[in-house]
Amino acid sequence: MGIASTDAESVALTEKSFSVSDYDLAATLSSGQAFRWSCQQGAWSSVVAGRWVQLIQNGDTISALTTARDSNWNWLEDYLQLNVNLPEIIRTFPKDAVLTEAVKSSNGLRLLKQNHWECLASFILSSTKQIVQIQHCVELLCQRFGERVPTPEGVGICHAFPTAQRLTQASEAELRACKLGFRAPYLLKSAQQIAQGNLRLDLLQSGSLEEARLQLMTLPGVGPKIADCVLLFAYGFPRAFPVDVWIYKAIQQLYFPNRRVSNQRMQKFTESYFGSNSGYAQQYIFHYMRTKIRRTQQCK
DNA sequence: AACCAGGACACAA
DNA sequence: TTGTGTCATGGT
Repeated sequence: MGIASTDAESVALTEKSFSVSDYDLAATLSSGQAFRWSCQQGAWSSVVAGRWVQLIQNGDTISALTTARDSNWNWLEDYLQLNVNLPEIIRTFPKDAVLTEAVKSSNGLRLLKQNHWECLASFILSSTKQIVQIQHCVELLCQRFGERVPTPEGVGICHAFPTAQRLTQASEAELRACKLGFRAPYLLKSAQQIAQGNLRLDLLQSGSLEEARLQLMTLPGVGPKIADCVLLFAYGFPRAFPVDVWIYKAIQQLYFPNRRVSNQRMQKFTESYFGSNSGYAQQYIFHYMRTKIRRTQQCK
């Protein structure tokens, strides 16, 4: 209840421009892989690696502004995967009409490399929710349990994503108050597993995709789909292939028209057909289906 | 106003 | 191994 606001101290800002190619920042940040980006007048802002950051794309330039003072931008380059050669990846896609159209409609769509825990927790609370709702829930979690992070003057209060440790101190009721519903106990128990060190998220990176997948699925509330999301969006396993209702319908109608496809057959198809970067292909199809129906609410 | 959403789980057949 | 009901919440 402090009345005296001690924010008088001005926040140091640093900025840097990155030259990019084949990068569609808007498509990437709004494609349902990360849930904390908001856009105002072409400027995207969020909290990455515990720092407030704002991004603006102008053609082949992405300019970044952050509250951190240091000159090391590895955290952002890694997050945005600026070193990834996208055309090389797209070259590995099967050259069918569907993917050709999907790539054409959102060329420059990328995969991010997010924080393991934030991505895992976000997708645990994502099941049978629309993306706007997931964004809302994540924001509530951050506001109530996340550490405050410095922001420039004129920017509202911002919080980091809460650690697993911090969430273990929350009650199920408090999590339900963040609109998590039946997912609340899943998130709470998973946070406990992580906080207690029963599952070390940092160790999954070096193992195989299959091994990491099995490990993640030992967590309550984490099935094959959510595990694959985390493996693709946080660990960067390029073959992880999350199948949600959109992807299932899309593949059914695009690749198996007028034919009922069993789960098993679907899995074999997605594992073999799309190649060594199937996860990227998946994201293109997902984004294509979503933007085809709902005209992208482009922020401009 | 119904229908459905970046699902997982326990349980049935 | 595949099918069904259940769990909350609120957008469209």
